[in-house]
Amino acid sequence: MKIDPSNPADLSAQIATAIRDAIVGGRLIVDQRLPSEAELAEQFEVSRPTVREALKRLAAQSLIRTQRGATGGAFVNRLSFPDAYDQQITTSTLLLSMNAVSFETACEARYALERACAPLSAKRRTADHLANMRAEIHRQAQPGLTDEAFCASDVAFHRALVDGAANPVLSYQLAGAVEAMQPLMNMITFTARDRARIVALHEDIANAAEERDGMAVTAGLSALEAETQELAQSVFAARSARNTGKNEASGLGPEK
Amino acid sequence: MKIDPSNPADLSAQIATAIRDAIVGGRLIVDQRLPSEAELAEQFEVSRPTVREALKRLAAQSLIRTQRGATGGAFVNRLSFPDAYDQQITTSTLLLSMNAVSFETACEARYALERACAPLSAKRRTADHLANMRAEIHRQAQPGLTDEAFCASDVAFHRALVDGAANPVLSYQLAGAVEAMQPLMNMITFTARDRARIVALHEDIANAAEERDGMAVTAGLSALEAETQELAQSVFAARSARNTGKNEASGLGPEK
DNA sequence: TGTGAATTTAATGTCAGACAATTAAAGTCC
DNA sequence: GGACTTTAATTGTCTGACATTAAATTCACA
Repeated sequence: MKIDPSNPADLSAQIATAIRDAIVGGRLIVDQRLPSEAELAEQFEVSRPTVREALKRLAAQSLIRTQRGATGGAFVNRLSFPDAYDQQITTSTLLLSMNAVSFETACEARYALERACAPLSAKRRTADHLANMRAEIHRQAQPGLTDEAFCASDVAFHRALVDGAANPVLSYQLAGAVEAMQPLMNMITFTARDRARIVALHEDIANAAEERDGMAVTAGLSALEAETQELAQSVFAARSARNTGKNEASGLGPEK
Repeated sequence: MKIDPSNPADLSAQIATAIRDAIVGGRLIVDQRLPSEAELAEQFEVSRPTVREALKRLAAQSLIRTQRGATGGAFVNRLSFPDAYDQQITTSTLLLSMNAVSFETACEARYALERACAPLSAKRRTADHLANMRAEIHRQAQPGLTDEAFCASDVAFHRALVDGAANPVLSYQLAGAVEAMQPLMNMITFTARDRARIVALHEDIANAAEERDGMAVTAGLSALEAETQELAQSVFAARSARNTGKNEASGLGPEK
């Protein structure tokens, strides 16, 4: 693990890669302690700040954790599901916002993935999952809700549906897809009538889940996707019409 | 963006978070240049090495890139799809290997997600996608292939199927799920008969895609999942039987 | 005047050495 | 034997310096 070509460019990146490969390749296992910074500096024949920069890169990816003190050091970190959630959400959110991904594309992907969970969720959902879905539906029907709160409840509803599949890997994958959509969803303003239709569709889905009817859940999600796409289209059309002549429609981007 | 509580712990992490929030929140936009390290050090009232550690954290997540020279500096990076792929694959691979996720769970998640693309892929796949699938099938049927090469071709086949959906967000999500499975798949040894069955199922899927029959693609994927699960089960059963009395079955972990 | 080479300049990359802060273990005293 | 003190090891941070890079500028020369 002491490969370091004479290429004197980005030493810290090379060191980080070497250690990362050792972790991914299983030569460093969970909770194992890495050599101290001084020892690593000696091994790689670089200075301690350079080693530290490499370790910070790994820490940023939750690959290691550090502990101070006598028996401290850098330890290979067990990548937990919550850590992985966070990374996935950050990555997905930035990916969508920086690459001019259209609402349509993101929405299609989100619902396609969610339909993947529908049969499993219908089969395995517990009473708890169903209760969570019902609770979110109830919240969404309250009149005073802000658009942000409505969207957040929407995410929570779908989260409950996905978690019903009882497959942590699926939940992890979907968390990114659903949450990354939220900034896009927050651009939409919901009229009372829009909300009523969405709540009705949510009720259809919850009922289907209660009946353990996977096909019906899938159908409900498809209907919800169509409704969402239509709603978004009308909102964006109205917005771009309003902006015509004022300033070029920027496509996306919040306009606080 | 100069929030820095007096909490004197992990200054570089705090600074990284502050800058990351500025990027995610849109206060720093793509290709915008950050202040120089010296200026950041002054703003945050820390030393330059501390600032550098923070910047390396961000660089590890592909949030910034740095350039040397007179007009150099740190620039907000456009997170590209390939960059996002890589991060997702690394994260997913580690998540699976470090959390004792069973083959069964991972496999189920993978095929569930893949089925999500099936209808779209059947509808939108081009002749190119189909040709890629056929080419991989042809490769898989060759006798001299190693297990690793067979698995790699399997990934390529499914990649072509997923890309057929023509939704980059879906492709991005699936890349992680499919590629992260590869280390688990590589633990399986395929007999000639196993391969023949898999190739036959791949042909069914390709034929269904050719006919643009989404339902048939979905059914083919389900059949493939069942086949894979069964195969894995028998391999693991045989392996654990062989190991009984020798050493405790470790569940996962490569044994090169 | 125009062009190409040399110089300057501003920035990151790296290094060396030092001190502060923290924490566990070893040692000491009652 | 238990509570307190000391010690040692390690990470966190700072200072100052030099090396390297690449763009901008200057300047000589045709």
